[in-house]
Amino acid sequence: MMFIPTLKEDPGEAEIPSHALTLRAGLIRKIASGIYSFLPLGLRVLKKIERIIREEMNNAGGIEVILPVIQPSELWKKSGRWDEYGPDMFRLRDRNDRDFCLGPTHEELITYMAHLDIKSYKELPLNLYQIQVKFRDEIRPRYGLLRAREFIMKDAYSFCSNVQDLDLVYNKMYSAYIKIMERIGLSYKVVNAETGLIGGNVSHEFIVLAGDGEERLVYCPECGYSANMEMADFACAKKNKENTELKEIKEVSTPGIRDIDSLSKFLNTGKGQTLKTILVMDNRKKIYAFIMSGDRELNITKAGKSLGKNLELSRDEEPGRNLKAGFLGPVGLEKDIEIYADHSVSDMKNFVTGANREDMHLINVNTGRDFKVRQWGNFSYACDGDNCIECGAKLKFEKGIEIGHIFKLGTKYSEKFGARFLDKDGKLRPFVMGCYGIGVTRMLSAIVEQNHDDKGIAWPVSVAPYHINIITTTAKDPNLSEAAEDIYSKLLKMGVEVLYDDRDLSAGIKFKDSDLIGIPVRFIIGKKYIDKKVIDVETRMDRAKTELPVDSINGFIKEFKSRNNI
RNA sequence: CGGGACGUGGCGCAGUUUGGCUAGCGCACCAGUAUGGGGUACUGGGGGCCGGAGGUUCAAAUCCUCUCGUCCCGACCA
Repeated sequence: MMFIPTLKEDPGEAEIPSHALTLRAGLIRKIASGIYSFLPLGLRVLKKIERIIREEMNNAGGIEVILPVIQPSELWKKSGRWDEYGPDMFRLRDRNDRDFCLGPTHEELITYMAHLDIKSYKELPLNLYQIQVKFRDEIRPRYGLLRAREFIMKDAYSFCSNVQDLDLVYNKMYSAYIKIMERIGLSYKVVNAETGLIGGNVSHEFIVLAGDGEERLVYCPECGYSANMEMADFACAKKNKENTELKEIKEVSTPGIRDIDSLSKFLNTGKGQTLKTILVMDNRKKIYAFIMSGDRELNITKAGKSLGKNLELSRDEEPGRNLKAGFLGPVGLEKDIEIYADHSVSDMKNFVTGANREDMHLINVNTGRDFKVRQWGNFSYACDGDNCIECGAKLKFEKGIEIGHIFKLGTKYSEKFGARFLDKDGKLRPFVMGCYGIGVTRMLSAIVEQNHDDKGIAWPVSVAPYHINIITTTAKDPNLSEAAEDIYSKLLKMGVEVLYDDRDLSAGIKFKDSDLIGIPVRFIIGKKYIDKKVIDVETRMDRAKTELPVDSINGFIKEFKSRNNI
């Protein structure tokens, strides 16, 4: 008797394949927005994923622990993140009115632990990890397990006495992550995700490629450069207009034309011939203007980095200022607003901008002649046609799911927590830390996202809930049932995981369910068994069908096991 | 948080605009018969106070108010 409740139809709430399929195949059930139960099949997959991760972490020198889910507010106040984290954190209070949270991550706790128990450089380096549930009250939980509020993560934290050792541990983790991806059988990319504001810190994201993923990444097919959209460096596609003659600037009436789309249509020109002006402000409400080619988008992260400030869009009309939303431009802009120009503007000539007057734009505007740029930089996202910063080849774009993120933390947390050790020279130093995360439950969704067809899931053997699915074409024939039982126990003895569908249902239903839940190999015991002691073997991934005499089962299983390292 | 939509047996939906009989359909479920290699056919069943609260009305799934939940979208307009 098994508990695998499958659904015939896609649940209405499911937007992407992995969401629909994890529900339909009876892996998970939603309990509240972003909160899921794992049913037996889902749990088995989860355990498989965890096992692979655990093995690779152990191989890479990790040591497993479990840290509490419920964490006292004091630790978070110490790091300053009690306030920083904001509404993303689930908070609770005990009967004595002490504040706690459900841990969204564990840097605070682990640093505190290190502070308690690591005293000497002789105990370093140390790399502790756990596979533990985490809680984040996401603004918008989405896509089932992909963006959930309760989810399982593997998180590791390393403690070293110096940055050289951190580099070593970091590299070990990097290769462990690659092994994990390879063993599971995912197609992925590692992207550079260095965060400039913190400075010097290295970080890599492991992205599982998927069209429905939320992460956008850029890569170079020639030299292998890759980065996420936010961080990607690139060489702007040239517009090739070096010898164009500068025309006379003119004001034109553009009633109600407030966006680039309608502007380029109205003036019958390409978007690349228009100039986009975006106002942002820093945390002191000082306003800056960023200009870029109209077919580009502001990368506010980069813009902020170049100014060394946290920027946000200046969204509302600022009171007492002459800022005409939809008709902004660098010419005649209020004097105190500095103009930062994206490289995409550098070879633009005679372009269109807002006139800073309602319903008016300027044409034949030219940089230098008509306005001054305070600073040039790369402030937009890479676009189709842009080139690799390293080798000049055309960049390519992909979408994906962020599955892993590794990070050189340095001493940020250890300093705040006074987590120090006594070094060789007898001096107290803060631990040099790194942290390394993998979204375990998210990984499950990502695997489904990459391994499905119109009939259902097709699990890679490495994480399949079972290896082999035995189906009898009827449950009414005792000969078949007996044979199935025999084969079932034989397979178990041989060390493969078998799911025997003995339900008294028509064969068609069992086939459909089997396709849906995606077990890699199917043994069909039916007429052919009665006639000539032969079973049909189907493989889910490539849908190949072969006949297998029962005498040859041993050999088949041996081959299957060795091929899949079971 | 802002905008939009939805909430009717386990699941997917109709009915709501224009209030009016015992609230429907498909799937699933239970019993039976025939089936038994791709969601088979037929027969007979069980299950819903229409998310919740309040209101309007002779009468509310349907209209109004509030509330809870769920899903989608959210600089490119600056």
